[in-house]
Amino acid sequence: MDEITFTHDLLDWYDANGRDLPWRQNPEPYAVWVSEIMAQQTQMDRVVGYYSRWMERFPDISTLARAREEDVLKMWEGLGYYSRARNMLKAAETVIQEYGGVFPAEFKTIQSLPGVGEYTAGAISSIAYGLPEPAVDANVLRVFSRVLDMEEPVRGKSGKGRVEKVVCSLIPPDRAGDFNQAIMELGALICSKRPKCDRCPVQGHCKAYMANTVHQRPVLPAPQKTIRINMVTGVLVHDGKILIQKRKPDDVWPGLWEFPGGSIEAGETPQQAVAREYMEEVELSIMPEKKITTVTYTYTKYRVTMHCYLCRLDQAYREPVFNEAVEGGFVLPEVLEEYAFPAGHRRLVEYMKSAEYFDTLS
DNA sequence: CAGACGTGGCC
DNA sequence: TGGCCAAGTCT
Repeated sequence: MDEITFTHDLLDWYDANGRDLPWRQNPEPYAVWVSEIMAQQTQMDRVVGYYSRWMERFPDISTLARAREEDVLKMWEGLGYYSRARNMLKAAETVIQEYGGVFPAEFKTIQSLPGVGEYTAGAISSIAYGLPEPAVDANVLRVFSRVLDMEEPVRGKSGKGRVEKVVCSLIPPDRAGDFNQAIMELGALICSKRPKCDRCPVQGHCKAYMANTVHQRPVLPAPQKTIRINMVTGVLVHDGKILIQKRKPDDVWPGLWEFPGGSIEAGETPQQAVAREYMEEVELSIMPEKKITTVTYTYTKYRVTMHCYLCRLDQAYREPVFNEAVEGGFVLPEVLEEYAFPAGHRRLVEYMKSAEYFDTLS
């Protein structure tokens, strides 16, 4: 591979074919940081809408630093990996308190911010500050596993180290950010899972292409198996209001809101499970009155089938005791919009709205 | 270091 | 449909 030609061919292609993403017009540190955190484990096409809404709500880092976690999570609702949002809030507070409100410009300092790892620090350093740092993400690993025709697992320490070294040797000092973005753009648009080698600007530099091994690269570890689980949730209606609770820290979906519920245990019917969960979680005796719908969703390695029931109190009214939540209460259906729910529960809310469940509560 | 952490889209 | 995958980080 001729380094100079490779970089030149790649940048020419990027200049002509790079997507017009909103933060590329003015890559200032805050905008780049926001976009890079949102892009972690997320496809760019999904990021754009969230990015625009975020920048409208939190236009600069001091506005973000002053925000409530509740509002930050609401802006993140549906994107997943919510620790990213909570870490951004922490990082914003750090920048205000420790760095006088100025986003740090040094690789090590950038990486020390919560939620910013090696990749993201490299991306911000190069894109916002023009520093010649590598930014090696899954795209970059895939591209170079093919360019170098790597037989070793590219995610392993040695494989990743090899790619980093090559990237460092290729970065043009005057266009470090563009180079890093160009490799990722190539990985996203051309050198993807189903590669489009006929349109590749660096085809002539690609060892796997020449060896006809493109489809065997990258060499990846065996994937995790998905685990199927059955769960229940209950929408408890009392006096025209609905019970919701806020999930605890150090659990899945920390800080997000939900309807009480849980796993169906062996030998249990879904209805029994709802009643048991209500007793355990909020110490209320309830009656599952009507099956609303079944929502299926996946999170990490789980595929969840969630049976959803409309419930009534089976006892005189009394205050719920939140054993499995930091707080909770009965709210009017129209304000459910204001709370951040995990995707499965959000879909249940949307279903109930569309089926006009909320029009007849009493 | 392996496992946890979300979600929607694709084939 | 079910498994794979996407601009990773943290513990």
